[in-house]
Amino acid sequence: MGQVMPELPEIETIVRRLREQCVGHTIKKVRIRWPRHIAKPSPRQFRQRIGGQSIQSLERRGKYLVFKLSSDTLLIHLRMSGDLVILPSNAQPRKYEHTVICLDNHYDLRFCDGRKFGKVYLVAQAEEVLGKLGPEPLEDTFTAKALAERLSSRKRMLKPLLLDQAFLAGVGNIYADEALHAARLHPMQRSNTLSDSQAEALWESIRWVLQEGIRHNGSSIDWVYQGGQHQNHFSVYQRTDKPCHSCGTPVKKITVGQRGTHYCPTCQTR
DNA sequence: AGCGTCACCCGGACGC
DNA sequence: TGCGTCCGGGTGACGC
Repeated sequence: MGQVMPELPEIETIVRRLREQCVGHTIKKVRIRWPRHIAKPSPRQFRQRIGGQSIQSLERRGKYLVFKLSSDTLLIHLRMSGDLVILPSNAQPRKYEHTVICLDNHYDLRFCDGRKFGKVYLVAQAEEVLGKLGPEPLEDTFTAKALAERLSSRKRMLKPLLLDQAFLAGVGNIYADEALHAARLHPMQRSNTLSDSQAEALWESIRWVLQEGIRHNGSSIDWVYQGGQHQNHFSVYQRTDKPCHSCGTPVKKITVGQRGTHYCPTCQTR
């Protein structure tokens, strides 16, 4: 059992799981057990404003869950260890249950977070929170050419750049390592040094690893994301010293931009 | 301005 | 058993 890391596929899986059960329902009240999760506005204002609003839609943007309410937008970022579940109102509290949103159908939307890193926002304009996010990697408008242009306009190492949410929204440590391996690119290669075919390979790989993650219902790295199988399909992530699936070379773990980075020294050369 | 580095938040896991 | 250290997402501070 390792650490949790809800990235795009994991958030997408949660959104799909929750959407049916909460869209169309009205929020009756909120219980806040750990006020520091409420990033905006103050917990008191949060409680007052959210009551009575109905949930009109639930979408994902980057790693945020976005609930469109009748007048505001509720945004939840799970960060490292957060989870969101729907349970009957009379169900026992879960471990680390910090914010509970009670709906009018006798079910609760419960936000649990072991490490208390998660953030909850209630804002009039979603852009206040989502404004700086980069493009959605799975959208049709995110073309290979669009990625190539963004890469060549920067001079950063690929790994930290892929993790930069203003460059690309939703990719985290797992899928960055997996995408770079699939594209056979070294994590420390500079973004402006990629050939056209390398940029296209990276585009293809980013989309492929994310889609595979969604197809496997996300990665169940620990108890939080029960049901996901994607952790069984990692090529390099958390496979330090294990043989690369393509060439057999032991996977190496290094630190790039303060982050643990897994790669194959034979397949991914500069 | 762009890039890299560091500290912070927090608790589970792990090493000694 | 009980410390100390690492990890990781995102943000913000700082320096080059």
